Amino acid sequence: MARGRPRTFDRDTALAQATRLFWERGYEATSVGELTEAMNIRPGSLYAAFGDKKSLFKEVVEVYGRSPVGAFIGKALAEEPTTHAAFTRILREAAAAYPDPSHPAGCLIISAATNVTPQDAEVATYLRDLRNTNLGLFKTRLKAAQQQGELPPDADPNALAHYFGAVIQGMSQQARDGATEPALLKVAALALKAWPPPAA
Amino acid sequence: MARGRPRTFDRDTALAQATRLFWERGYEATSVGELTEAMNIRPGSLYAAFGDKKSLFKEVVEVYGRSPVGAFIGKALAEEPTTHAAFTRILREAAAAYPDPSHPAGCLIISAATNVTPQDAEVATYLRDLRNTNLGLFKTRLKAAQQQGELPPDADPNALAHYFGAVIQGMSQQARDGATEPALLKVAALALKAWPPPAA
DNA sequence: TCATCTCTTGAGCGATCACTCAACAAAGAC
DNA sequence: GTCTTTGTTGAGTGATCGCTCAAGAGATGA
Repeated sequence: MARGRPRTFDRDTALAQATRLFWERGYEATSVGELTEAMNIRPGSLYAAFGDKKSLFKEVVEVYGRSPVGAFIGKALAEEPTTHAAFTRILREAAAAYPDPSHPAGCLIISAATNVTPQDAEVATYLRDLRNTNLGLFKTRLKAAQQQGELPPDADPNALAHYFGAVIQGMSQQARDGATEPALLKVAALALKAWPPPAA
Repeated sequence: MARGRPRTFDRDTALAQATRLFWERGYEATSVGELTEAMNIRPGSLYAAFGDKKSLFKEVVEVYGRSPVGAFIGKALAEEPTTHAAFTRILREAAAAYPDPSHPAGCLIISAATNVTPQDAEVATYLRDLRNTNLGLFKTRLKAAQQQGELPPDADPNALAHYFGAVIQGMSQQARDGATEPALLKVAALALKAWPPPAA
């Protein structure tokens, strides 16, 4: 049974507001004062419900990772039968999701902790590890594709993983710089031309 | 003739120290206190010599733009006879310059003002405009290449400009995430496979 | 010598930062 | 009703932020 005074705000709604702010401005450029205002709660409630600013941010990242724009890469890798289809879908969905005006532009994990003071280096490392984990997923999938014959023997799975990772990160930044979905779709189409042709 | 008490520190050396800090951490994550310590001057001297923090940063960006890692793109576009050679050189030099351990990783213009509070939005806009100006240079050069027959009629100069811009920005971020020159050279080689083949 | 000009220095300005806490409020347990 | 538990509130903590300024120092010009 729920003891004590019940919470007067919706935790998920408040988290969504925090996500929006962190996504737009990044970790350090978002102050606790702005957070409490956007979440419509007082500092004490924020710290009681979420711990400190770092804990709130990490929870935001977890929620973001389960949202459509945060989960489309893992979803495509899991659902597409061929690796080529997976990367085609990933690039096209990135082109649609990153400039979507219904939320801040680009990817939170890519852009929310680029500029941090030494005392918040942990937050930057946290997101960097997530990005490098993603590169690892790419590499694993591409290696498997090579073993199964979808990629020719002279292809370089590690290089392809870095390449697609770079293109995706570049698309995120271009979306934040104002690039539109049609422009990013053309980037995606060009990027796919680097896919290794089947062995002759 | 120089009137008044002469400056006791070397302005260019101090600027170089400021550049290093801004490059490493970004605009807002670098405090004036850290700047004065790194430049080995007191706040009054900084403000007398450089104006305020924003003016110092803009001067840092100008100096950076004349340094090797800040100028290699314009240099390649100006010096290479063919557009293909220019972009080949740009990507290879980016792969060498961005992870170079003799300075902070990546490109200052790409990564120094990703996360800013609204009161420093002007700084973010300043760098964004520089990035979009660069995209414009790419587009102009690629359009000229098409008119001169180096690119086939069905090529899309605007799309190619966005594509190479995205790859370069992605390479900068990957360098900041720890990617090495060999890895980035492979990214560069893959990226060039998107270059339009001559009309059959 | 002395006035003038510029730079340096160190103290310190108001504002904002992340965060805390005592007092109070609203629920269930008994 | 009373106790216990948890959440809310608003004032306020010390630290740091970008920045300023009066006082002193080092140079030139007259």
